[in-house]
Amino acid sequence: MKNTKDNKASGIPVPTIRRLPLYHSFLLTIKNKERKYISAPDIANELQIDPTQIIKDFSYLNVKGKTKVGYVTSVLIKILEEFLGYHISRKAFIVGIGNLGSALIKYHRFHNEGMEITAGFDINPEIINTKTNNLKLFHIDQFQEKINETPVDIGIIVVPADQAQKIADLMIKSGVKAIWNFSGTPLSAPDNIIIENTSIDSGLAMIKWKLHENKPLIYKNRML
Amino acid sequence: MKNTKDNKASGIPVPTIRRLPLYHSFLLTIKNKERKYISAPDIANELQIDPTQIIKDFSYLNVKGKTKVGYVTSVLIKILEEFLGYHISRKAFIVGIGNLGSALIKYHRFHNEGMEITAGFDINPEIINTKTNNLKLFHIDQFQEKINETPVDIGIIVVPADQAQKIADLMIKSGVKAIWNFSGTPLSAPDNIIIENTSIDSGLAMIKWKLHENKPLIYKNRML
DNA sequence: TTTTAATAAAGAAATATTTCTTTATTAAGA
DNA sequence: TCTTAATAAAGAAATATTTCTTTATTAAAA
Repeated sequence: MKNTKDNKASGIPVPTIRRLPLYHSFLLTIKNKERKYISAPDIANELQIDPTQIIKDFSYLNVKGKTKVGYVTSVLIKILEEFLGYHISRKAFIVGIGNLGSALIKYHRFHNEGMEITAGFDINPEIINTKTNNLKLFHIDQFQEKINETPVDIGIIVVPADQAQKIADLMIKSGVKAIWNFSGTPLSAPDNIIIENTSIDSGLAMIKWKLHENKPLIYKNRML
Repeated sequence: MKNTKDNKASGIPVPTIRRLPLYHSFLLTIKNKERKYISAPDIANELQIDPTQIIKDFSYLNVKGKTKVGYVTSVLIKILEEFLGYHISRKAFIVGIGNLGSALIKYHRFHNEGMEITAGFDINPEIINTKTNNLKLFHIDQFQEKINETPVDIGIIVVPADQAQKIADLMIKSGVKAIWNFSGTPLSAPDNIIIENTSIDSGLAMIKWKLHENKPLIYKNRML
């Protein structure tokens, strides 16, 4: 009477999760074209991913397609948005208002994806108490005070590498649950703190390696 | 008499390549502290990666450590730089000089990592023929002309999603070998064109998923 | 109505990647 | 010199992920 599925390591693969926003983004363009259905082979063709992988990815979300037709675009979009939590808004503070920080502040997709940046911090006196894209900027010394006023779950670090750990410590002390680290240097944090590292350098490493080695990669798919 | 190693699928794992810049960055800080040796457990401790994975990663590069001591920091750095091609400079053109584009232009690590952005392109008349960080900016219509003057291997796309494919087509036609796509939308390209997609959205997807699910991830390690 | 072809589903197989285990090495201390 | 403990190396095992194969379904065409 045992349920074999419960025995499985059970969990959606991380690479699948990383592919989901790509599917979502693509499906929006399909929806705009007023296409009611979209098939895995069609998605595969555009995204250069194996079609059975797409079917498998969707199956993790318990979405069922219809034989010979494909998936209902609007249902697929809705389920992706629910899974990715786009309907649940999380607040975030961003530290480091340089070019990349400003780019993130202006990145319009975050709003639709359920993250709202509610304050920015820096040490540059020229920008403190000004606004970028309607976002108030404060001195980093006010971080604790501001988070007490309006708690946030996410701290975004966009400072130079040599200052990243210090900011991370401040964020952890202030009670953020997740840190999104763009500094390019690793951070130490307790196990209960979620850390997501986004580093541009690994992208360049891949490009240069592919340019140098003219061998095919182990994995055939392009994304991720 | 057969060499079993040659039979193997043979290839360095992609996740390993993506970890290498992280090791490199960390090792530079070790070098600055004038530590001649660094052990895998020490690196593991800082980077929150399994120590045997680090040893395995280095073994792909044929670096040998010394029992009870570790690796020679300077040798490790040198081998990483050679493998990653930091000593071979590749030229790149960047298209889309918004905030993110400007941030990339100013990203100082690219120089050390062997990529030099030699021209920028946009359609905004206000910035055309000006300079950002000493980089000349041209109208996108001059792309072909400029690449004929000074060929580049890499095209960096930082334009909005709905214009990305058009720019990719132009780049391919102009002879770039690799496209670094920051547009967040997938690109179609012939198989011989290297495509590297860097999308911020998958990072947010991971964070929101981890915030929502309070289960541990399948993989224990933090980076990547 | 029947046949055909396109598709998804399910699960098996193949492959890639990580993690564990054992062994060998060696620096440091007894 | 001998012993101990820390470490890397090598390869086995475990796990994760992708890809393949088979089967079932169904829309469209005959």
